[in-house]
Amino acid sequence: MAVTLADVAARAGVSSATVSRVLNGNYPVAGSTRERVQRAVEELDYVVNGQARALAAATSDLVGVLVNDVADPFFGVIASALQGEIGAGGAEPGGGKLAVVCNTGGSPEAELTYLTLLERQRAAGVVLTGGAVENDQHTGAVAARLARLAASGTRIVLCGRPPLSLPGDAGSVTTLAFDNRGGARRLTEHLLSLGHRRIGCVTGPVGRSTTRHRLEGHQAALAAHGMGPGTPGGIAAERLTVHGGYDRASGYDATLELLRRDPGLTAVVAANDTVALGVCAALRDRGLDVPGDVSVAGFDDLPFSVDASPALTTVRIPLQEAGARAGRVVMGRQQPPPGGLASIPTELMVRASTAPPAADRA
Amino acid sequence: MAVTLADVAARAGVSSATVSRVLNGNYPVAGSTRERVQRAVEELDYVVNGQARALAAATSDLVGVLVNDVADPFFGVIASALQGEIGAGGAEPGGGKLAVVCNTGGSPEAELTYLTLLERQRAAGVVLTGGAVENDQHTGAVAARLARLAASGTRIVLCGRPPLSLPGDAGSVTTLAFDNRGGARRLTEHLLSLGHRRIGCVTGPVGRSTTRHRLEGHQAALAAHGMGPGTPGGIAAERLTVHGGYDRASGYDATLELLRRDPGLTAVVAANDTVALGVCAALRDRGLDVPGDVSVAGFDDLPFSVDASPALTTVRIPLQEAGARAGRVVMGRQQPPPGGLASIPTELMVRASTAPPAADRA
DNA sequence: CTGTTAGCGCCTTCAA
DNA sequence: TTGAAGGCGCTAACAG
Repeated sequence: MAVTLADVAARAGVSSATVSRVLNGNYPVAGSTRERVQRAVEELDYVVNGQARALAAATSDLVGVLVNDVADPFFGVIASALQGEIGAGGAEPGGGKLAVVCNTGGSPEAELTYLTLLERQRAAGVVLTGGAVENDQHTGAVAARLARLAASGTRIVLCGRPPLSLPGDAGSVTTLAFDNRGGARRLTEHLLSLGHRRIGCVTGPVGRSTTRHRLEGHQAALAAHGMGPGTPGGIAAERLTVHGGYDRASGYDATLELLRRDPGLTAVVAANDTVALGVCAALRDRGLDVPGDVSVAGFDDLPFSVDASPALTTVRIPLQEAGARAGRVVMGRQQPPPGGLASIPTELMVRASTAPPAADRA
Repeated sequence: MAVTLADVAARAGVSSATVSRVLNGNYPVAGSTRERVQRAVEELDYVVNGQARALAAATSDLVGVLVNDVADPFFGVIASALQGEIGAGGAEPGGGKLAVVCNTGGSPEAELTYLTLLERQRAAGVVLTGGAVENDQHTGAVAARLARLAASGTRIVLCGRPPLSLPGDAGSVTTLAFDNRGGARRLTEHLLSLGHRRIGCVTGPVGRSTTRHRLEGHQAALAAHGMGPGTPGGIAAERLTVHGGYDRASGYDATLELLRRDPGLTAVVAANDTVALGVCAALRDRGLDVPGDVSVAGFDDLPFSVDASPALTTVRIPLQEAGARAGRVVMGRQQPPPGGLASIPTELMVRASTAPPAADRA
């Protein structure tokens, strides 16, 4: 079997308590004793049993990170930055915490299942990333679970999620919300100011907070230009909105559908950059030039977007910074924002994929 | 404090042993008793303490995944697929295992540190992904740690790593190696067969197995065309090789350097697709057309590569399949390949970024 | 400064 | 089929 504290203690001729104290360095120990213990540790290649330690000390070395899918750069970047902050890199005493990455695929059930699993592990913290499913029952279930976690000392951070009010006013939850609405609005305003009026919108999955916020921003910009709901232009705008997933194929398919509804549209805003690539591909396959015939804009400013050609106009979300901050907060190494809520600003990045509309094609 | 087994037992009017048996379902329990216990569990919202269970049963719910960086799609895709296999999605009894994702950043020290941390947690399995640092001392240190882990029952899988012989013939290690050499060779052969002779090579960091294998494949193709080391063409080829990181900036900078060394080169093979995007950007900034003036090829076939424009010629590695397989093997749900070693084939994907060379420019 | 003594919460023989 | 009891490996008072 594995070497235990007792083995080390025996070899060093001290009690196991002393070994524990040397290992944790949280209690005075004589220099000579310390050395003897350290030698014994090395000779025996001793490695503490984290589970036993966790049980005895009621601590945990784990931080859970819920993401839709780590393969999606949006979440990959957040997870990476977060892991960098909590991990062994930082000079954390004891080597930092381990990141448990959980792919929920956007499924409410998976989300709850993973929260239970993390509760089992008595995780030191949990970070929920990305938009939330907007369903009262599910929201309530998540809130209840988070409240229990928070009550038991687990730090909770919502990163890119709307704030959540926990029942029973349990321990605090920190929310780092992205300004999706503002970003989407500025993006559509950019297109409007270029002269576009027939703007297709390939938005995200229905029933999700991110989708709603970005769509609201888009519609707010339209409304400000007299193209709000109820107006003739507004009706057109609604006809030019298609929901889809966050993958390339969605963008491709949605674009074909949009072109069917209005062959003369001059711009498309996509749910995110990945979708925007699909939009561009579909337009190209239809013989349309970007941005000559149709302007295209994405969202998120994922790493590859600047290298697309044409380089993608998009809305930058500082994912890396947000992930790092979430990591620091969940480690208790940085003060939560006042009120537990911070709005992360987004920034319009105008690049080559948007331009003034050409003369009408249809 | 949290609800414990004893609380549930008291409420159900049974012993804690019985509750344990109901929970684990690995021992006969009378139907009525079982029901009473389950009711108590629900009423009390009981959640087992994973650490206590792990300590008592000498098991673990964790699987470690070492990656360079999850934000890099190469690793993100592997990690995602792996997590999907081991996670709560599968109908694993007990809800599957949790994936602990560790960003090593390619640092040998970080690698060892994380292996120690995972040993502390008595991880059920460890998957090491991506190339290895080729340094005898470090290789030995890793092998020693893995041997100890394997000896204590931890399943080890190397995914995209060269095989490793463990000292003391400890428990088996499964290796899923990518055929980087063959892929690189076929890629360069493709360029040669198009007529290219002045081929720049932006390869990966020095001292890493992946870099070496891809470079060997490249050089083997050249040698087969009489451009091996020692020949005049061979000398040119060596001058046209630049090492860099796996990021876009490396590709950009390396390309400027290559153009300085040979303004007339007609093709560039990049260390991977991300680097290839940087190469394309540099060429464009120099006023060169891809593939009109210079052909460019990547490696890995990352998700965005097909959407680059021009679409990237590259070598496909089935990362998702490999990650999923690694997950199944590390869970003991799939037989390891015979001999513990499988070579994952790679596939040349010819797309639009490569074409025959134009007439000489310089 | 160091040893002794209790548990942490659960699983698992051994008896009944 | 169930209960009682011991121990997994470590930490944290409490003495000394």
